[in-house]
Amino acid sequence: MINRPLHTKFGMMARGKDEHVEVMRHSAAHVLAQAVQSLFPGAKFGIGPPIENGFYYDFDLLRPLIPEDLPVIENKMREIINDNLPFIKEEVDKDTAHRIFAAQPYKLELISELPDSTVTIYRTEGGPHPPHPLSGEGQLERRPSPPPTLSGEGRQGTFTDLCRGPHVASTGEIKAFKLTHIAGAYWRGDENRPMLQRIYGVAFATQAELEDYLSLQAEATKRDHRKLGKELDLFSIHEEIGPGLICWHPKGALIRQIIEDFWKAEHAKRGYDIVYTPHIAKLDLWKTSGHWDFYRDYLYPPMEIEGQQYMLKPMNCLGHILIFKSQTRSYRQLPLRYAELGTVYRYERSGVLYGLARVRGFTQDDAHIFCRFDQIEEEVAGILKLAQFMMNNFGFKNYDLLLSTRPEKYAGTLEIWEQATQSLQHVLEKLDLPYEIDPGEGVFYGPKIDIKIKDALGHAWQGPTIQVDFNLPLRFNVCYIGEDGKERNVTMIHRTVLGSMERFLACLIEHYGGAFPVWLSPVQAAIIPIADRHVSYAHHVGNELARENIRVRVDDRSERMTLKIREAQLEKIPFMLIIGDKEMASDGVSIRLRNGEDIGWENIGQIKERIKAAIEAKS
RNA sequence: GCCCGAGUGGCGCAAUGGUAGCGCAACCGACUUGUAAUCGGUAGGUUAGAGGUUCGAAUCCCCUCUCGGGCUCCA
Repeated sequence: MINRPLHTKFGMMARGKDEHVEVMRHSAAHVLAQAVQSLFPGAKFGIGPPIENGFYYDFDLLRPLIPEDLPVIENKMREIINDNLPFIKEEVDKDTAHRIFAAQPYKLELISELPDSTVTIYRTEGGPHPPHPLSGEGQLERRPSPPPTLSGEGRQGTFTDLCRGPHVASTGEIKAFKLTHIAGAYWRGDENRPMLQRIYGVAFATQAELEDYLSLQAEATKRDHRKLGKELDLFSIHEEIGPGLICWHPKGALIRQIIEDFWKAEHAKRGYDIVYTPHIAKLDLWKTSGHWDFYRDYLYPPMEIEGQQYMLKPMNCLGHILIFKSQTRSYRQLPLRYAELGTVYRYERSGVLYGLARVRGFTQDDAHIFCRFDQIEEEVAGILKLAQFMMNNFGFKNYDLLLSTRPEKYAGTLEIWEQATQSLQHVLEKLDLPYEIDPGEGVFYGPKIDIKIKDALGHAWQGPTIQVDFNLPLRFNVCYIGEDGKERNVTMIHRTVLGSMERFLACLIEHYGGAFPVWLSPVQAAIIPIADRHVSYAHHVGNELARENIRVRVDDRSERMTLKIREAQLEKIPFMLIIGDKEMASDGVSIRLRNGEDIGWENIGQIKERIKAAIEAKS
């Protein structure tokens, strides 16, 4: 019952420690709201906090925002910034606040919920113009695009916002910012409440930092696995098949297969047994497990076969449990570790699907460990080491560990939760792994450790997860015979060390920007004869390399060498071996790397060794 | 699921109510080439699907599907 890995698309960058920047971002949100007030009279205001790299503000407007609005709002913000309006803090009692924000239902709601008898408000006051507090009523007509506003001195009105602060001294301190996008967002994050329009912006202390950030975003766009998946011909998703369902093309399938082979071999070395279990099972099984009651919304509806209800499996654990239960087990056999690259299907709401990273059918690199309670620590330690081994081999240097503790709704006794949580904590400390505690985020059946992988651009992806389970062994009466001859419930550990093949590939594609290390590259060497007379020697070299299990492609088309190089380059093939008269005469090749580097001539033995060494190094 | 936006040959794009075009790819032919695109030709689209408005719809309206940006969710 592995926790569906969480997807965080633009995850944590190094958390900005600079508090001043945080304050400035918050003030930028305030200025954004002031700009919107002046351009959209009658706007209702939600909240506008600073966030990673920037800020946002939520508005309730009479018409939907369009992308063309952003530059206009941005210009207005620049005016306000140029006017260098001071931020004035005031403390008022709640009655006064209610009066000030009489036309602002969202603000009123916030005020009512504040515990203190007084609240703080911030004003930016500008120029000789009459104030427009938020209480002003106004009309907002629908128009294709707001009229451009020209900057002028002292034109701003007063903007007052409910806010704890702090703010910068005056709007002029807001330096480098840019509005980035518009989105819908539920008021207070509650899907039953109105949807507001959110404007996002980024802001930094200097223009240079802003530009760095924007170029990093541009780089991220280039590395987007959905884009690279198409460009590199790795996978596709078809309207005709259905959303969230993946077709792996030969090259993507090859990468996946290499990873799976590696995975299987490493598991075998560590005492795991590989198993296979069916993709459908009788509905009663899922009723016994509790899935039918707890997660019905995520399951595909049952199908009827010969009067029996069957269901597509949303996880692999039940098959593994039945394999375990197929014999009476002794404590001497424990731990038993069943591993399966198990494909599961879960209904995900349409709006949440995302490339390979959030799909409806996916293959977990799953395993279930059946052990005694006192074996948890050792097993978890083994899993953590395996997970680290995997991360290292795939080039991930940074990851965060999260220990999730008991949620409000839980199965099992407090005592057993306490012990299990302590075991996990103890292992993390013994292995000297830094971790954070995620209070109450455990699964109902037990505590867990999640690993969030950071790719080359710092985006965090939910990867491996380790979950202790006290629930299923009870529901299915999964037991072993102890030393004393008595039956005891096993402890189950659900775990993945990659997450799912789909999401892991998404993460890998973005991590490497599509330039996979040699061991994973679908084509490791492109052999490029210059003219047709070099083709037969090129095939000879190709055969030599293929004999060493190097994945090679001889580009024997009657095309120009530069075209072949260009195409190999776009395919991100690590080695390009150029063959002309010189190479043919000297029984060698000239080597070009995908970074453009020209290695020059090598003989066939040397190039074999070079490529084999790169494969071996997994680099 | 919700808000907003988008869907045009395999891919990337153009055409804002009046004959659906361009580049790449594909196919055919010529060129035989030294480190990121040789030249010429041919073929390919009932404009996501269904309905409506109109003399006339890629274009305007309605519904459905899919995708994108977010929100919510993610055992």
